Amino acid sequence: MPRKATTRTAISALTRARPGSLTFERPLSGVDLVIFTVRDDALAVLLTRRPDQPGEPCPGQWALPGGFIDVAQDATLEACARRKLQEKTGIASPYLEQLGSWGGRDRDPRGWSATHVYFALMPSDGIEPRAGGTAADARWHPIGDDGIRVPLAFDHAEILSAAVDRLRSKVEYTSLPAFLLPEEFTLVDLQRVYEIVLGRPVNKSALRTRVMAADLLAEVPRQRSGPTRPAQLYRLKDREHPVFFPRTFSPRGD
Amino acid sequence: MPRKATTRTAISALTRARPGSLTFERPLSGVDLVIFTVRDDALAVLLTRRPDQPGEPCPGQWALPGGFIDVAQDATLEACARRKLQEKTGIASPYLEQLGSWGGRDRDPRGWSATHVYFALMPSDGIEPRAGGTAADARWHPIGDDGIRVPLAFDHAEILSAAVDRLRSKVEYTSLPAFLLPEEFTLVDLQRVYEIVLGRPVNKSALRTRVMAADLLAEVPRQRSGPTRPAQLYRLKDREHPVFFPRTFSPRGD
DNA sequence: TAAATAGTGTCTCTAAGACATTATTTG
DNA sequence: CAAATAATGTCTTAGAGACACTATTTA
Repeated sequence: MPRKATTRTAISALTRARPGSLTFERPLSGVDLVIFTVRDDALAVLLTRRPDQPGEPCPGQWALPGGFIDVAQDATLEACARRKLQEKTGIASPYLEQLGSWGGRDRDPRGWSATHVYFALMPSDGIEPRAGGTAADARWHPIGDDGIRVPLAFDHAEILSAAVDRLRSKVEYTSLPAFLLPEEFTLVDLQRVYEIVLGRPVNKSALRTRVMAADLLAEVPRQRSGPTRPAQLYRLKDREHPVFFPRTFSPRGD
Repeated sequence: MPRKATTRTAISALTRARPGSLTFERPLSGVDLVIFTVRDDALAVLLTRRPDQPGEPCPGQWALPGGFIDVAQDATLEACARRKLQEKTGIASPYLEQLGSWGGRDRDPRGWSATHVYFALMPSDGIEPRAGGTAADARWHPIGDDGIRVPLAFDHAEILSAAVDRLRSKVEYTSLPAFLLPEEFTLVDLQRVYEIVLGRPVNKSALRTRVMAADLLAEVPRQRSGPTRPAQLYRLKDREHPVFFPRTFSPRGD
């Protein structure tokens, strides 16, 4: 981005004596995270509660975990995102991708602010959300058909909605849901996550065929036993990069 | 994003007396644009030349058009992008979407900086790039198979590369290339843009079938005459939103 | 009527959708 | 062996790929 602004209002010109001085007002810059998992047969997102202290905006409201960029500590945006992820979940390297950025004059009462949003997918087993820092509380919130139940701080409802849209649309033609499962899982588990995220049934043989054709999984020499026929366990060959399938499910949108 | 940073180094803590004071150092924030068109049978991108003045980084190098956010003038990130677009091209409302953001300590010698990148698609007919502001020059640069010929300022080569990747991958299953054409065009024109962007031939009947099935175009009551059989002219029914096709071209990646 | 480009038709192939059938475990 | 779930197979369908064929213009 770097370059000087080409047009200036009277006000901002006042704070900027000569080119290159960089004395004009800078927006607040932060990073927020949309961390998804699957719990109790539902897609869930990690939210933290805003502190109740005076001067803090949206006190007590639920919000996406995140915070301001620390220019001394964070080398890049992604490093900042990974640091916050580690602080909130203890997980070092889940699937992480950038979602986009939101910025404007009115989204935060403290001033013009912009946030760089990342979204992460992780298994829920054994992960206890940590509040930490100023956050009073951190908790998984299930996402129903109409989104989240509680009101969210700032413009986080819009951001979460965009994240869910992105996840749902990518799930149609990628292996992303596998990152929501624990390391070892069965094909039935995988089908179930697809159905949970998409909110509709998916075809069993179509899923198995595409997954096998993509050479996505490695068998582990073990099966999951239950009160009935045991199921073969698999693990992902690559836990960092999703696979892209050649077609979407249901091209005609049923 | 808004929230206070939860962990702090000794240095940044010094500049931050109490919670809510917001006195810590803020990164530079800007918006950059990747503006694509098709000219002379090639995909092209609009670049501006960095100023040669002392104190300006990357003097004389080609860069993506953009600049710092002006908190007095720009209400949102997208408004900032549209303002810069208007300044550089005179076009008010081309197809515009957010690409992502890049930020880090070392990408700009003037300090920790982040940029929000948008990409735009527009026809090239009648559009003369305008330098304006501090930019010494603005010009369309063709993108060959190996990208751009000239070296780019900052990390703009990486950003441009990401933009081309995004464009190419979306072109496989959307009507995006239509936004690179003038208001009226023939199906042969449309096929040609697809081939230019993808860098490979596309199937004629497959393209026509999917385009017609998507109900994307409206006939205009006119044909383009040449030294041979004239071709029917069409225009987009919707010049803002692309259409998503149910499959990609070449699922098997030829 | 020849050349050239616009536009349509046919046949094949891939992978999804629907759903039936077979396989393997426990009680 | 009955019940239950896992896994596979069969048939249909949508839409892309290849490529031939027809249509319409000008010179």
